[in-house]
Amino acid sequence: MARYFATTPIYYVNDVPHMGHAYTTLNGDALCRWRRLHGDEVFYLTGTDEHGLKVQRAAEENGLTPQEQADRTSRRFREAWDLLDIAYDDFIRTTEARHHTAVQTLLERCYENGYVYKDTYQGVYCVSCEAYYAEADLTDGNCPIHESPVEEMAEDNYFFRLSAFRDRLLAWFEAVPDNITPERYRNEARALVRGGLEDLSITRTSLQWGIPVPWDRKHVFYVWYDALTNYATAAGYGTDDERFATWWPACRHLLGKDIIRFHCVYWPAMLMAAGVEPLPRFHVHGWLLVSGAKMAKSSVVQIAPADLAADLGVDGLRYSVLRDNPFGPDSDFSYEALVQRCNSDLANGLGNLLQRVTSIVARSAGSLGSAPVPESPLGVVTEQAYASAAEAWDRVQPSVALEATWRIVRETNEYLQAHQPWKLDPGPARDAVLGDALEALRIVAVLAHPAIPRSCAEVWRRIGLAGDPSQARLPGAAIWGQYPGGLTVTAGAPLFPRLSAD
RNA sequence: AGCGGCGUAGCUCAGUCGGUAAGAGCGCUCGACUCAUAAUCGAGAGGUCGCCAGUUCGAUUCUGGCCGCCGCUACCA
Repeated sequence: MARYFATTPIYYVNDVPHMGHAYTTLNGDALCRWRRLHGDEVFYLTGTDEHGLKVQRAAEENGLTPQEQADRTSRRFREAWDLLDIAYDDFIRTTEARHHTAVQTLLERCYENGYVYKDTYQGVYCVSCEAYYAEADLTDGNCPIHESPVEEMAEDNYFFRLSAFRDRLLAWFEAVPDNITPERYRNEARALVRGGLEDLSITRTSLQWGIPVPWDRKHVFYVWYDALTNYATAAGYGTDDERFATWWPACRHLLGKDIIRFHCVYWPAMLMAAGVEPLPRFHVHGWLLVSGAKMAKSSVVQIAPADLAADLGVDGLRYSVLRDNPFGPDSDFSYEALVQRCNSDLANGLGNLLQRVTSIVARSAGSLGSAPVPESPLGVVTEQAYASAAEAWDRVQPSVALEATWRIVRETNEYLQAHQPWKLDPGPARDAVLGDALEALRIVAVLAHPAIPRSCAEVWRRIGLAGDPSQARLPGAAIWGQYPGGLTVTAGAPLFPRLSAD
């Protein structure tokens, strides 16, 4: 039994869900659904990062405890993912007891292995912010937020001996050619390692809202070294060794390019320091750009997934986001493009195909579907489409996989046009054409399920099949000729409405 | 500045480990059809694959240079 353990970054509860978060989460969901279709045992993990100064401060402003503040925002992420039909298997929160145990265990292991030591951290500090700044972040030597003078401060911190891992990290790049994909980001990460690594301060005494350092309770772990560990926590690190041993080797992280350093350099080094093997794999994506600006909380262009789902439908949003934004490079993101994609591929393409086929069967075949013919040319089309799609999903390229899948939709429309079953008299010739179209729809319903699960279930139902395409098992389910015929086909309302770009 | 990436039809992007591959979808024009959500099908227009040079029998694909855009350069969600 193959295993597939995929993660999104855990999202910081200082923020509310926007399309940038949804992009990563949707891609992960689709990839996991694709693996489930192949019978893999899948563990899809997402969650929220809840410690740190910003949460503590937001809580104070709202008159809440930090936990209440975290609860409030964490819930919004869970609601967003539920709304988008994200089939996560676990939703981890860093404030959970299991996570405290894992962080303390992992870092203590690093400490015992000699990779954590105490030293003095020196830096410029803004009293109002209660935070250190890098010199480069200052504006005219002042705090970038308060524009007030900063002071030179020093405090005792624990440091992680990152510098000890340069060679071992490079050896990892050497040994695992696809440890990070796409290659452009792999190069970037390797350049970071080659450029030299300095030790990292990983604890704070100036902060209360965090996980205590087990051997020195005055300190809490600084957010990154808390947050990254979530992946191990959820796999059972520190609480369930057997479970951890089962899932960890199957681990792969999805992340945006802005956090490559932490994920692809610091985190592997921490794992090595703690003696955790093997290292996970990483799939890095770029940003969604709106008029050239990164979509993130600092931008005015952040868009709420719920608003788009209300306009496009959940599947309309899922499909157009996955189809139009290749996983890897930055990509343009616009409302007009989403609408366009929904109309051309969903309404005019799949939806209309389903509509014309079911309506012909309903009107002239007594609503009884017929079986496909074994030697149909569409069988060749579906076979090739599955092969292309599978290869693309394996490469973490949902946009390419969906394009390949939609070749079936286009070819089936052409096939109907060529044979014009609406003009044929009842009989084997007409039944063969309609059966072929129904069979093509069956296969599309399976292959497109990772992107548009709800709609594929409806296609399934309308062509008379029992159950749900999620229960199909690939690659067998993609083999031509399985639509049985004799089922009752339902011609209902259009599956996807045509949208106008307003 | 150093390192890295990108530059292919109007738009969004595939692709070429160098040779009958210059491609897809959308958009556009014309035509067909009317089962279907003014959907569908066919045909067509449109690109010196950023620029220059080199290697080669042959480069969009390799090498060097240049131009343009972007990212990273450290404890910053």
